[in-house]
Amino acid sequence: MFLLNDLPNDKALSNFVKDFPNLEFTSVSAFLRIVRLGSIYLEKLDKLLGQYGITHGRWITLILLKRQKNSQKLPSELAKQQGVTKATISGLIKLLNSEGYIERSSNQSDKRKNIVILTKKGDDLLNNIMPAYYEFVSDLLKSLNHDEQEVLIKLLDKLI
Amino acid sequence: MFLLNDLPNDKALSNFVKDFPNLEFTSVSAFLRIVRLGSIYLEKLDKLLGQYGITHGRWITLILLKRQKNSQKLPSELAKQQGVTKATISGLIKLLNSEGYIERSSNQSDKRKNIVILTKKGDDLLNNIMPAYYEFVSDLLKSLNHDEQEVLIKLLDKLI
DNA sequence: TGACAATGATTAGCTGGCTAACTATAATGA
DNA sequence: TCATTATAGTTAGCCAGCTAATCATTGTCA
Repeated sequence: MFLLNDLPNDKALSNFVKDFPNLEFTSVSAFLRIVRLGSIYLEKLDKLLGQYGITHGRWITLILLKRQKNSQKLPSELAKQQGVTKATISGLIKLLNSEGYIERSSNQSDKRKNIVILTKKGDDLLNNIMPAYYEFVSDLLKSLNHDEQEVLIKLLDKLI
Repeated sequence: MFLLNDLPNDKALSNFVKDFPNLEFTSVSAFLRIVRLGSIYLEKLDKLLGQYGITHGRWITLILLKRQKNSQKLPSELAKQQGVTKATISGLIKLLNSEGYIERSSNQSDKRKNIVILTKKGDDLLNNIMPAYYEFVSDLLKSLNHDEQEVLIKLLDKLI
């Protein structure tokens, strides 16, 4: 979370420029806005998902499972795709399992592996959440028209 | 942190569209990119600051103090500007104080208040960090030229 | 083949946020 | 005036990430 409410204004930055002549004003502005907006959105998302008793970490795990044809995956695959450590996935899976949103089963051919399966209950939860999520997102982005959104996506893709 | 490495591609999203017809493709794409890029940047920033033995929370506190003419502020002002709770600022200040980067003093006229002052050591730390930070930021943003950065800032400002 | 490396998963313990509950002081208004 | 409300700050305890260490199993190559 990086919610810095008072982004530096021109005056504040120009005070810094005095001391740090290598400051590129627009880069810093863009950087701060990206980090701040990302944090604002993430906080709002967690608030929305909280209404369904879930966090964004657990929600993404469920989505990754649903994306899969047979709705199953290895924990280590989930970790890689989700961008978290295996330790974190281990905890997420334990919770999701105890809540009945996923099930686990072992792999015969390789006993180290551990298959995670989305349950009916997990799928139902996603079916409840997703419409609200899509509404939430289109509401957040509604101050940009379609063309502006396309431009934004292109610019962000250059950075990612 | 929201680092979802595998953003949904067209195929994945179109599978979801089947089930959730109110999905606005471009809004979701833009939303995910903002949150993801913000998280990536935040993680990199923390790695950079870690080289100076500091976190982004403590760093922002120091910057907010330096921005002030007399380099001093109330904890509650810091909390508001930084976008964290008073409880969090309380912890940050305790740490920064124990490390010698700030000092505290009490306010005569209102004994509830508690003045935080940037020390020479804190200012020196910032003077060390900022050039590296500016280089770091301009490097992150270098795949966009100046005009593109301006466009990006305008779009993000519409959303913030 | 058998030692060592690689892989998959878990656990323990850390950290930086948070909320809720609290203390102390100041401001307000019947 | 004095009871109530508001403000400033702290503490305790929660949570979701993390790293490092560990265990079990599988793969590799001299």
